[in-house]
Amino acid sequence: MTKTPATRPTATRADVARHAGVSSAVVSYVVNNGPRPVAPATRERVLAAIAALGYRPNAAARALRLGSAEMIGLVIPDNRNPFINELAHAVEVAAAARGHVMVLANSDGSAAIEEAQLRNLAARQVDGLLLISVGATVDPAALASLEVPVVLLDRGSGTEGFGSVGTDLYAGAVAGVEHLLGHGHQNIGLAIGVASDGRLDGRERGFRDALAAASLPPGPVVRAAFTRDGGYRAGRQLLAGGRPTAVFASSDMQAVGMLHAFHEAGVRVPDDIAVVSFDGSPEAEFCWPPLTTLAQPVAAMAEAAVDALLGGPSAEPRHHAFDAQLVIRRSCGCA
Amino acid sequence: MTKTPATRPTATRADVARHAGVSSAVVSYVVNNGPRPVAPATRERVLAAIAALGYRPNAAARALRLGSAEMIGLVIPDNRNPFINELAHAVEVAAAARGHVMVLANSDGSAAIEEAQLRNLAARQVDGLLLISVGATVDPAALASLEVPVVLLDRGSGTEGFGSVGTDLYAGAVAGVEHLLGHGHQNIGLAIGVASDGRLDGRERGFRDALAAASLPPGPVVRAAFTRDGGYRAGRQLLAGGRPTAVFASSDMQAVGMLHAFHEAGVRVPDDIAVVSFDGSPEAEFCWPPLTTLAQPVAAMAEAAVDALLGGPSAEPRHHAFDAQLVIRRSCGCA
DNA sequence: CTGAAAGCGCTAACAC
DNA sequence: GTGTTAGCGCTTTCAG
Repeated sequence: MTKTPATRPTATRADVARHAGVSSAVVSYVVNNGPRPVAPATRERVLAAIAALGYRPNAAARALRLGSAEMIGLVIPDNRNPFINELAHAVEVAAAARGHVMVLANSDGSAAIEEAQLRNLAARQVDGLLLISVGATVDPAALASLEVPVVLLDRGSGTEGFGSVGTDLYAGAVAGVEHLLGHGHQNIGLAIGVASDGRLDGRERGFRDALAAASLPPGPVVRAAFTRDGGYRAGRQLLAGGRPTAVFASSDMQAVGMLHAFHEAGVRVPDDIAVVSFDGSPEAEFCWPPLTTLAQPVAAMAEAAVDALLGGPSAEPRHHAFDAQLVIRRSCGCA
Repeated sequence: MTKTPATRPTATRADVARHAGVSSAVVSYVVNNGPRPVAPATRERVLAAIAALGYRPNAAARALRLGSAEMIGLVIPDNRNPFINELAHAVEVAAAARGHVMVLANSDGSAAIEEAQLRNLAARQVDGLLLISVGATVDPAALASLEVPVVLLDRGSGTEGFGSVGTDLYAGAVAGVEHLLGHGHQNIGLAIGVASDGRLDGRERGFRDALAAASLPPGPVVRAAFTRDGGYRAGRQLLAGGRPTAVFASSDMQAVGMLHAFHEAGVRVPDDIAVVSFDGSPEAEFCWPPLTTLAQPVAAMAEAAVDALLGGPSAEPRHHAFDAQLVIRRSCGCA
């Protein structure tokens, strides 16, 4: 239980005031640099008292009084997903640049936990909540009931009444498939997540449309979890049936798993099967072969999200779509 | 700014009391299931009022009153390091199992940010703080001044006055090097971090001792950052000079970077160079070849840490060392 | 420029 | 079983 040695019961604002021979209001003015001016000499006395007593303001009291914790929260669905973490990191940087502290809460893939985390943070008076939701759909009413600004991240499309940010999945997929087409492939497969709501994922639509535009039928489509293991299974499935000459993987994690399956089977990438992936996470750069991938503009998205939340230039409750950028590496056959 | 539609100014406990025709104390008893009993009929009325008004307790007020936010904090040095995230995830699971919410704060490699995050969380009345520190050393006085229980994670050794947990790096390194020795290697290199304090990292000591015990001189030792890129540089350096027949990498991330360098140079693993690594992160399983690694017992460590923090069976301010387990995969030459 | 004092929403004695 | 009430530590209006 690691207790501090001989703790005097934590100095409060009143102690400081007494010690400095001023009123508690003045201490407040000094601590917050306002809202009222304080005479230099008085300020010095207060500062000295603060140091002497080791006084540290109670943030909970301040949050209660102000109705604001001066902090934003980010709820993520998986703290072990590299892409999500890239995004979380970017959000933190963007929030810091705007003078806001950010705390992270993980919903660990559970809609129930997500809800609980959101409620918990909202009850603590955070100034805003950023959400990368577990599911493809969110309940606008539940979000509204938090009575705190909420902005959705990593979304394929908008949600009525909320600001949201995401990459244009459709356009990205089209670009990826077209690149594979450019390499002369005719039989291109797809690894994609399992459809959680009715609508087709933008990446799947893009895949199909790009192929149709080239008058080609879609190759084998495999549905698997957006995890390394999901990709591994997808890879094995692709080898067992269909065996396309190229695959478009809808996430780097899946692609990494697929590479593993291909290596294991002695199938060479890109010679036997070319791969183009989606996300642009660091793993895509360091796996072998390095993945040609559609990199999501993480920093820009994070900034837009924080702006939308904090009332910056993109504060209207609309969807902000960003373009993925094709990063060419070896897995597509270019190098 | 995504506002909620027509927000009545957030119902408070008094509103609920009025609506239900009871006192505010009773509302409190209902909300908290105690500490006093409430008649079933009354409870129903209160519950109905809560639902009708959409009342949600103000956690900041509760934290102020109780002096406890009923929450623990975990401060990590890098939210993009897979191993750290494994650990963070395990801590979250362990905390949840003990009925505690956990929030995550990232210090992003900066001691100053680490300090700020700790202070911020402490001021919010968290019940305890778990810290994976940026540096090899921590300032016990600064930690004590937080006046909140603190337990250190991912430590090679103990810190006077604090509970801490970590893997026995020395023993792990010895086991790893001995395994390589068992494969007949005579020229074994080491990739390790840059020494941030005076003392040698346990892994380096283990490496040297294991070799000495076999009457072998240490192979080339390369110091690099504990990142994929650090490992990549280390790998290139190893190829340029020395070129051992095996390498012990002190983290999976470094190993992944090394593999990249080896692939690039057409050097085969394990045939040309065998690799054994440390950590046991998921990437070690999915890279190619899969890494033989000393897996840290993440779940057990997380549980010990949370217990130490919350006053469970391992609550004394001492160091808890765990043994890494050798997980055999292909990179060492076994498969 | 400084002080007194009223609450923010909640909990838990203490009364009845 | 329920009501009254005194704060938790802070900010800020209102008086000087």
